[in-house]
Amino acid sequence: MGVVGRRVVRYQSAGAGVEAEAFPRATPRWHARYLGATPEDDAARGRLRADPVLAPALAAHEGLRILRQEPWETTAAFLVSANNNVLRIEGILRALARRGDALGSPWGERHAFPDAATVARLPESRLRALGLGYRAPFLRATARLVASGDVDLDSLVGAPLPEVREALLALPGVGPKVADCIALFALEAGGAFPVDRWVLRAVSEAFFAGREVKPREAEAFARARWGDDAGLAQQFLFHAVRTRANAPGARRLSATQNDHQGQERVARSAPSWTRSSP
DNA sequence: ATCCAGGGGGGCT
DNA sequence: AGCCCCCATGGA
Repeated sequence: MGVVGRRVVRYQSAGAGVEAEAFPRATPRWHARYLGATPEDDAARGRLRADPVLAPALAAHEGLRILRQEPWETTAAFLVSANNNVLRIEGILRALARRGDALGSPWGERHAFPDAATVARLPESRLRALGLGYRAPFLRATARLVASGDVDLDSLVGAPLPEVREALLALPGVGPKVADCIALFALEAGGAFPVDRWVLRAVSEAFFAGREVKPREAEAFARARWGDDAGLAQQFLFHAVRTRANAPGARRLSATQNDHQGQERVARSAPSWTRSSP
């Protein structure tokens, strides 16, 4: 269960697919798009499957999808994620979400993620109280830039990656890695290749014989090898290396997502199985 | 106690 | 441009 925009959604594994519900109701196409399970998404997976180095990771993470998330929420979420751990990131985002509008649903009340203007209005002290630490002024300043329209995130959807990067890097607290995350997860920039410590390690080991490469090198390599599918490739590299790191018995997430209300990760989803229920 | 967490900013060269 | 150090906070 989670929230997408102003909709409360619920996804559950059902056989080989996913049962999708939303309130207010959404079309199968809407769900498939959010879940990153459109025919275009499947085509990208097909292309990556031809890469012998990536193939095992694809097989191991069959249901891994890139959710198409909302630009502002994604920006705030990944800004918070910088030099932070997942548990605390989720706690902060949940706390932030309580400032958003209440949304009723058959499954109980949830909250929309607060818009940029709402976040910009929160005093820095309040943000610190939520656990943001030194990121508090960054989030506030970024919220202000987005709320004022100086940076128009929605207009960046589908824009060329260099342009997207330049715009995002103007936001305080947003550097190259976070910018690529926003581009990939919210702005449909399939070629964005976020390089965090894990991906850097994975690329170094798998493609450079263990030599420590720099983020720029890793990214150039990824773009050359996978082109506009680099972002999806990144997800498989990331989850493969994280799964290994968490090794025995750690609970593993199969899909990528930041969700401020603990929405379940969707482990298996295919367009043909996605349906909205009454 | 020390290190680390899906980095980024600012100052220095 | 590249390199270095610091940055809140909390769990391991």
